[in-house]
Amino acid sequence: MWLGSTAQHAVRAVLYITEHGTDAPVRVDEIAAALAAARNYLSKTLHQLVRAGVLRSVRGPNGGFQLVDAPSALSVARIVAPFLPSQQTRCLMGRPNCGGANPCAAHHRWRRVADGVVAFFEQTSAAQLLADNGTPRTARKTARPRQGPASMKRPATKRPVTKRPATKHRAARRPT
Amino acid sequence: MWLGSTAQHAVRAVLYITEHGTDAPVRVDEIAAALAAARNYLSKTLHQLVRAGVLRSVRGPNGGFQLVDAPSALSVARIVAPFLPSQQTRCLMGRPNCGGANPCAAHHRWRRVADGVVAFFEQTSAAQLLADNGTPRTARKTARPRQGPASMKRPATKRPVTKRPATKHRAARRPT
DNA sequence: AATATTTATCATATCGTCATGATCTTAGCT
DNA sequence: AGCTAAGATCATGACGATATGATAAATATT
Repeated sequence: MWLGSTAQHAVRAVLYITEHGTDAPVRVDEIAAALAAARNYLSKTLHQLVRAGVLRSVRGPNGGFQLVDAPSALSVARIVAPFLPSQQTRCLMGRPNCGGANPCAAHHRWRRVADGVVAFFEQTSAAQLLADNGTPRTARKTARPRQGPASMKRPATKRPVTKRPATKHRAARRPT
Repeated sequence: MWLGSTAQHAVRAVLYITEHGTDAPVRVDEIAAALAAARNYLSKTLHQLVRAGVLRSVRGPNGGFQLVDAPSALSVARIVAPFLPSQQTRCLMGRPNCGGANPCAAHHRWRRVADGVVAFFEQTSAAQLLADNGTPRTARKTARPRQGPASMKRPATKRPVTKRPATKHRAARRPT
């Protein structure tokens, strides 16, 4: 609804890494091919996630990108944060000092909806996004992502990732 | 939260017209001064609202902009619609065919929040936005905006419009 | 040390939004 | 008819997001 295309690429890339990078880093080329995205632009996007502490990058042969935290401890909010438009609409009326002490007419109702969206981003984890997306055999774990440094407990049970061959669906970009 | 500055200007301009234009059209210059916005840009913005059927424009001397419908019958959605970004985020995962029959993992939960925002815009009227915004003497009428042609019942009580002389404060532009 | 692989970064291009200033058009007024 | 107050429109540009291609830097392998 309100995510730019870069933020969507970021989400999809993280999800791809989550699925395919359980043991080794995932190369940008592979992700770019799977997402039908431009390699270098995606590289820059992923690097922003490295700076945000979401990913870790490994250079050189057998390098690539890895998750820093467990998927269940990674909120969507942390993934999209670097790509959100800087200026948020604080007040629908444009009143500069609309806030707790001096709310405008719609302030409270607006806050309730807006906070709902923020809460969704913060309470939805990468693991949940992936949960029953084609592989419903995993038990539905509704683990809430933690904000603090995650304890990085990745379950040793590495389920055989159904290596689907990067279906190459086109990015549905708007026509020129 | 996700309104561009043009959409915010539009909301504030409509609100200003609602307050000051009970009898006669309101000039762009007056609105631009009150909103600290650029005159010509606001003119274009308001003209988009004319094309959207929200405002009516009167050219020539004593011209200006007027509401077409009663404030209680004008939803915020209709005001901001022309300025919303064209591309909505249909699916958080970027799946091109995510939808009713084939939803992604987060589809339903995402839809619930996103629909909440849309509902807010559609169920909030200009009158509600203005309701107790400094003038709490009016009875709190929570009239839902109607989509159909409003019955245009405007109360005959025209309070004297405090004609402030277009204070001409500068547009607070960011430095080059 | 040389090489191959892979990320990091730089220069550049394109596009949409936001915005300004100049000019055209409309219509009330005398 | 002419003047004038107003909106309508056009040309232009700043700016950020998006995107591509070339090059630099790091590192595993040999």
